[in-house]
Amino acid sequence: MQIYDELVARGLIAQVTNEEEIREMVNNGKATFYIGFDPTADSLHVGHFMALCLMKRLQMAGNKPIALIGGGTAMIGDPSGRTDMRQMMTTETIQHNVDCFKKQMSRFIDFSEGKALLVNNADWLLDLNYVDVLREVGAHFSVNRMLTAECYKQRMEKGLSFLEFNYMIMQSYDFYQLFQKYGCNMQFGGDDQWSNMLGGTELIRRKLGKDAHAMTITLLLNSEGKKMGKTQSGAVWLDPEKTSPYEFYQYWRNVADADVLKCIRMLTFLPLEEIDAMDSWEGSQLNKAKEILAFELTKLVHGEEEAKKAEEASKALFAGGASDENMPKTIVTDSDLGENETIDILSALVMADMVKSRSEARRAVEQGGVTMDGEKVKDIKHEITKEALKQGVILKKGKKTFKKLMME
RNA sequence: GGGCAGAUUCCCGAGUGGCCAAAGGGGACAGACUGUAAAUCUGCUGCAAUUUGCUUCGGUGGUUCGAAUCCACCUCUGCCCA
Repeated sequence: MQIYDELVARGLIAQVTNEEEIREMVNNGKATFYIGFDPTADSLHVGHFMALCLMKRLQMAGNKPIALIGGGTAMIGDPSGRTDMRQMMTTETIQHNVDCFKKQMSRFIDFSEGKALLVNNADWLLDLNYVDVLREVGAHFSVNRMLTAECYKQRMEKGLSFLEFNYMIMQSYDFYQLFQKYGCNMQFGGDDQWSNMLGGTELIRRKLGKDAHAMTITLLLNSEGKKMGKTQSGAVWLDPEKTSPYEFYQYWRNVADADVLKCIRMLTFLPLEEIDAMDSWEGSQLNKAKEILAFELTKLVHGEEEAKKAEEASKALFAGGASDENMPKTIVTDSDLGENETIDILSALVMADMVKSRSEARRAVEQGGVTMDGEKVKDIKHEITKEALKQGVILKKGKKTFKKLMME
């Protein structure tokens, strides 16, 4: 199966400008394509991961990827899919984020020998002259048309600043620049970027009379229609410092039944035949599929070793048996202990970062949600002794939050 | 520039002088049931303490025994007019 059809079969492609031409181009390794990344945080997250995988797939098929970091556009803020204005970021923060992105990307994409490029649109956007841009680029955009774009529509009700309104123009200009400089003939992006991307192909057509293409990636939504890769505490990050491999593994281990196959198909590199075979899985067998999903993804992002550790820790916690060596842990020191050389259960829960406040800890205990070494803690005044801590104590809150508490 | 409407706890959204830590819903968390799934039911959801205390309703100042609620000024947002 050729690359384009594989992408379709995996459900990765949402919209394309011209299917025939794109298939031809991509299958023959003739595409030089770019994907933009907005450096709005200091780590990439699951959403970016999809884009990176796609880049990798296309690169393996002989196409040339350009990773565009939006150091310039980040100073504007993309209003797409947002109901409120982004916070303005300082130049220093953006630069820091750009650096972090570079590091993470090189894990996935081969940038050696010009097989891929990494560029920053700050390089050409920041020096633009306002009047020149208006004359050269602005003249080709119709405000009436822009306003009908889906991404602006939602914002028309809540308010849209002129700054953000220009995001589409900047993004279009990026494509135009890349087209001229590097012969970039295709742009990829999330499906919410569609209108911004069309702006680029149109600008190229109007300015140069040439054709460029655009293709969007299906947004990874769960069965409830929400973007995946988000938890209550924010995004699922690729940086192990921000989301530990264990948490990362658990996130995927816990996806809903209805979403497993879709995730496996879209995110892993497992062969399609293997995935199709899983299609008929039901009930507890689906649980197996989740293990595969979690393992495969953790392996891709954090490496095989970390993936194995995460898997082992999970098995130890949920199924029992295996060693608890790789379980997330918190180290207690002497200064954390109270007068009696003990620590009370509420403080312990807070310290282990399992709850946000003592009130929450109290609630958890009172509702019977806290277990220590397998025994339910009933008393909110329960004290954990130093001796026990030296042995290591396993705290459990609810069904899925575990932490090993220990002293060295 | 003028007129109007508005800013409430994670989100939506009630509350228009004491009975307000603030209705209701969503989400989150915990319990039961389960497959580390979904659905359902129950509890819970500012902070700290075992009957209580403390800090909250865009900001600042004021009126009052007492303010999320009234007044003044300010900041921000939406709508209409120019």
